[in-house]
Amino acid sequence: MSEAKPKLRKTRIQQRNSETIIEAALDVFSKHGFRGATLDQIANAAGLSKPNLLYYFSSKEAIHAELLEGLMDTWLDPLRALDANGDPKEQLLGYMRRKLEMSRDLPRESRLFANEVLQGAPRIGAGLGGDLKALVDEKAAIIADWSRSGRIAQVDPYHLIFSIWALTQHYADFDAQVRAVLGGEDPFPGAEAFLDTLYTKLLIP
Amino acid sequence: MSEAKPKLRKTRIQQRNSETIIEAALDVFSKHGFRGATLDQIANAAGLSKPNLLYYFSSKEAIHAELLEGLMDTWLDPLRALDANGDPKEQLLGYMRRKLEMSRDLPRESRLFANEVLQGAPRIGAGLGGDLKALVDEKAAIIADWSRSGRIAQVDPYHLIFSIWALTQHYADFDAQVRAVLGGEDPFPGAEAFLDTLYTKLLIP
DNA sequence: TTTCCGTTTGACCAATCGGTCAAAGTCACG
DNA sequence: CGTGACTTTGACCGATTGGTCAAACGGAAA
Repeated sequence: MSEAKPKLRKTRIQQRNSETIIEAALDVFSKHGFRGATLDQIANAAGLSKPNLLYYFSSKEAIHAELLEGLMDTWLDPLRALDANGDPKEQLLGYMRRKLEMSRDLPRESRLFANEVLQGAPRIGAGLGGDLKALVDEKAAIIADWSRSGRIAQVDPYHLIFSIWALTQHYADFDAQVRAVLGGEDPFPGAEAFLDTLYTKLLIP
Repeated sequence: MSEAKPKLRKTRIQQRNSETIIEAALDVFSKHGFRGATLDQIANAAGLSKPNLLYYFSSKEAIHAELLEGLMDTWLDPLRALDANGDPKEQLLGYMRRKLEMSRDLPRESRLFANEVLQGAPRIGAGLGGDLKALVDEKAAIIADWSRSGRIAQVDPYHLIFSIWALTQHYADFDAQVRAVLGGEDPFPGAEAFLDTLYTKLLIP
């Protein structure tokens, strides 16, 4: 559970092709889910033959696993950046804004995680109960302190964090619905303004 | 696009088995997505043989289509109930609470829609741009009136509706993550309290 | 030029998938 | 009962899937 795999990519070709495959796999997995994606689709998107794919990754699951693992850090970075010593409202609004930017700039990554969690997180269940929970517990404690000292309003820190996840990722995961309702208009400017007022009002002590 | 199919279920056996199949399909589709679900799984869950399934529904897609169609109404009912003549804050908080109850009581239905929209709504795209958009437009106009007349704060009505969807459905769709973080504790009591204060504060003029 | 290691591929395989079909079973009703 | 319509199923099919393998290819160093 802790042993760091070497995973050394010896040659330059290996480095390049592995990256190409991961990039292609992100495209295909996020669009069709794990079960809906096929090795042929990924190979095709990567410009490689199927046996060549399997020269670099031992199986479909292996590609998916490395993809998720590599993304987990990127995904949690905004929360990690929440600073106990910063201004509470500024920190929380900043976190929300960074998450919203990620939904705009990395929608494939958001949908990949959404797919995985929707199905009950069968392939990253451990990661949720472990690293993620630990990080959320840590940051929730900070928020609880801010609440207790009266620097922000009384709020349940866990549900506050859930709300930021839900409200920001919604614009990536449910993009099809949002755009259908808005008639194709870019949702993000409006979303940022709305979320800004929402959290500003919520956090006023 | 308008013609109402009769879809008459003649005998009692047909009535019963069709319902059993739809119920089983809801279970399987919501758990694995369309592509991830197999006819054998659905047949097995329904206690029928695979050819027997296909005696009642012409194809896997047909089951999925009827399931979605039959659920669409249930899904939109809470929004339909939003009453222009009611008290604005009460109406909106009531809508939020009904949606949260649906996430608690009908999580499979929520995940079924989430799966579909996540993949770009390939099978109900028309329904989103049509009926859904029309309904949202209508209710958004009501909310905009409430804002304009100063009965609630100035808010973008579309993003307000999106936020209710996102915040409530999150507890069904991302259940695995929520429970992993909370350590198995029931999220719904805390969620309702949090959302109550959130929207109360947001809507104060 | 040879040699060797890393790379690429066409051909192939077993398993699984959605779906068909003819035959057998079952039910309601005259 | 008998009979005709409704229901159920085992056997099967073609297509797709994840994955294998031996053979061929490629480039850099000796």
